[in-house]
Parts: sequence; C-alpha cells; structure tokens
Amino acid sequence: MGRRSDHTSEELRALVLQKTRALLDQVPASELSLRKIAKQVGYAPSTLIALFQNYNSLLLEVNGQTLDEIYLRSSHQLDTSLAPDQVLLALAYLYHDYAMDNPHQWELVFDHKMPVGEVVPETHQARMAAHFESIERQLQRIHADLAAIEINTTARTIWACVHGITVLSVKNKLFVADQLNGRSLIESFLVNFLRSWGDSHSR
Amino acid sequence: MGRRSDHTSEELRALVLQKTRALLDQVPASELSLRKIAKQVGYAPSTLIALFQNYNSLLLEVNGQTLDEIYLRSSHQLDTSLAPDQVLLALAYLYHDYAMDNPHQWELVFDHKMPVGEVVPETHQARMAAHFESIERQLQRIHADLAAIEINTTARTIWACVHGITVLSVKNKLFVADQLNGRSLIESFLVNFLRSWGDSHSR
DNA sequence: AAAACAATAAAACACTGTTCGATTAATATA
DNA sequence: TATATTAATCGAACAGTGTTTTATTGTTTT
Repeated sequence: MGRRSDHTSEELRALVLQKTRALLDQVPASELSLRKIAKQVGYAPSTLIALFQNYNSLLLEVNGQTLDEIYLRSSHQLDTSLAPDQVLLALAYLYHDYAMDNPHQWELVFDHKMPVGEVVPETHQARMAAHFESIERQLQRIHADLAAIEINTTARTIWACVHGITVLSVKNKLFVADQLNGRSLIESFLVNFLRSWGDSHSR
Repeated sequence: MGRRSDHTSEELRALVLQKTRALLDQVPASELSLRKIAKQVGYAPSTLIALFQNYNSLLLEVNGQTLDEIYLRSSHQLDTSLAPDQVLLALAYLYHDYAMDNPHQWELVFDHKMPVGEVVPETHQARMAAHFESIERQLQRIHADLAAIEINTTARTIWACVHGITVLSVKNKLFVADQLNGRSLIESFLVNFLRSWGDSHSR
C-alpha cells in the first residue's frame, strides 16, 4: 500500500519488539514466527524484514531487551551493605526467578541459534561480560588479593551452575519433588560452594 | 515403487537411526531435516514417517541411543575401588567430554522440543532416573546415613551444575581463556562443592 | 494366473523465512 | 499547482520444512 507513515522507522521497530514480547507472554518461543509477529503488528512480513534485515536480527534485538531487563534487575541487588555471599545468592535467585516468571522470553535467549557461519553480535557479549563483572566484584570482596584468573574462573563456574539449575528448572527436568524447586538447589549449590571456596583460599 | 524389501522393517529403522547419527557427525542439529535423512537413506520422506509415525518420534529414538551410549560409558566409570568423589569427578568429565566430542548428537538431545501438548516418553525419564541413581549411590557412599531427600536434592544439584557447565562449554559461551576449558570449571565446582557438602553433614 | 495385500513413492498441503517487483503515499522539484 | 522523484509497504513467488493423501507396484496368497 505504499508509504503509510503511521509510524516512523524507530516507532515501528519499537512496536515490533513490544508486540513480539507480548506474544511471548502467551506462546512458547518455538511457536513464534515472523508471520505471526507481522500479523500482530499489522504489517506485512517483508516489511519487518526490510526493517530488521532478517528474522534472526529481529530475534536478537528482542533477546537484547530481555538481557537488559535481567541486568537492570540485577543492578538493584548490588547492595554493598550486604555480605558478598548474600549478594551472590540474591543475584542467582533473581536470575532463576526471572526465567521462571518469563519462561518464553528467557528460552528465546538461550535456545536461540545463530545461522551457521554467523556469530553473536558484540553487544550481546558485552552484556554477558557486564553480568560476569558483577559476580567478579562480589568475589573480590571475599578475597581482594586473589589473582584475576582465579576470580575469572570462579565467576564463570558460579554462573554456569546457576544457569544449569535454571535451565532444568524452567524445563521442569529436575525430576524432583514439587516442594524442592530450583531455588532450593541454587541455595544448596551456592552455600556449599562458597563455603569451601572461601575457606580454601584463606588458609 | 511399491514393495522393495531391500530391508525388513527393523533393518530399515536401524539404518535410518545410523544414517541420522552419521549425518550429525558432519551437520549441526539445527540443519537436520527429515528430507535430508531420507535422501541419505535412499527412501522417500513419507516412508520414514510411515515407519516412525512422525519426525519427532524419529528424533526421540536417535536421542535415546545417545543417552544409552552416555550411560553405557558412565557405567564403566562406576569403579567402587575409587573414592566416591573421584567417581563423581570421572562421571562429570565423561559427560562433559562426550558432549564436546559429539556436540551435534548431544545438542539434539538437549535442544529437542516436544510438540506443544506432548510430553517426553517414559523411556527417556527412566534413562534420566538411572543416571541420577548412579550419582546418588556415590553420595550415599560419602554419607550412608543421610535422608533420601537430601541425597536426592544433592544429586540433582550436582548434575544440573555439571550440565550447565557442559552446555556453555559446548556452545563456547563461557567467554573464558582458551587454557581454561569446561573441564577445569567442572573440577573447580565439584571439588569445592563436595568438600563443603561432605564436611557440613559429618559434624 | 488372478486377487489381495502391503511397502514405497509421488504429489499436494500448510507452514516457514526470504526475495523481488509492483504500488502508492509522501516529498521534492519545476 | 502540477509533475517527478523518492521511499515505504505490500503481495506474490520461491525454496525449504513436516505431514497427509493418493497412486503405484512388487510380493504374497489363493
């Protein structure tokens, strides 16, 4: 229908992202499609492609917003008046709870596959790095004198474990009694791990 | 072309599974398709559907074989002459190494999504349960007198963490120096966790 | 040899993301 | 103000996907 100019380019981008996320409140990530999004927004599929280059880039932007939201919430937990292990536990809970509350958005982030040959954009890696740094800062509060490489490794270990518990918790693959949810596994992991990690480096 | 009878029903099933796994040695799971498998086997796509009911069931059988192979290898590590924490470390390494050596087969298992409304078959859950029981037996060797629920939770915590590290290691999402691979994170996790877990329950 | 059966294939269908050409509204120019 | 240019948008076509339905044809039974 030619130029409609109901929205500017930027408005339309924002609208698409918003409608996509709204769609994910009702429909699992695996059921999402460019055509369904286009129908929700009221534009033709090819218009969205012209706007985002391709469907994959659209999904990457949705995922960027999700990561930003997780990071924004994380930043509210970085209360230095709390003990570092308490901050780490709060960060882990927040990560887990966000995934449980927004399972489809969260799955879209971590189930997303780049086309073969392409690599995730730097902005994504930067967001991940920021998240790691939050963890590393808490670890440094526990042991200020530790080598960077040790802090680096431990931060990744912690995050990978929390991520693993969250993955299986969201997908309900823990085969665990209902009363024992992902949260209790996270606590079990973090408390035990940090107790040993803290001790082993202080002697 | 009507009945060819190059293979019996069972032979053809086995051939399809074998060719699919061979295909996964070269092509990522996301690039797999019924039509590509059919072409490899030399039969029409609809023939494979007649044989397996649908594509999803075919994938489930491939994944069943993968899980069986992991479990078979695991069983070789259950050497009771080793200390339980050493057995657990060997199991974790094996899990991680299998995933790294057969990334596409492994991803097909854990990235696979059942159609909405359907649920994974009981055979799968049984295989998972067997894996958990191997871990639980080692934990019981550490603390024979512990409540079942505690053993249960800890086994799932450990497996979820190992799984999480493996996931990110396979997908190369650890953003860690090359020298520090998933194996070292697994060791860091397990050694620290078990040291604390063992201590806290023995006093 | 004829009839029944069943294994296989081929074609059509509904869905996917993408490309391309046509259309047309908004803008720039004369 | 009329015309030309530009650019936003759509619609149709394409190649891919899994699935269903129909047709074919080799094998077995009568």
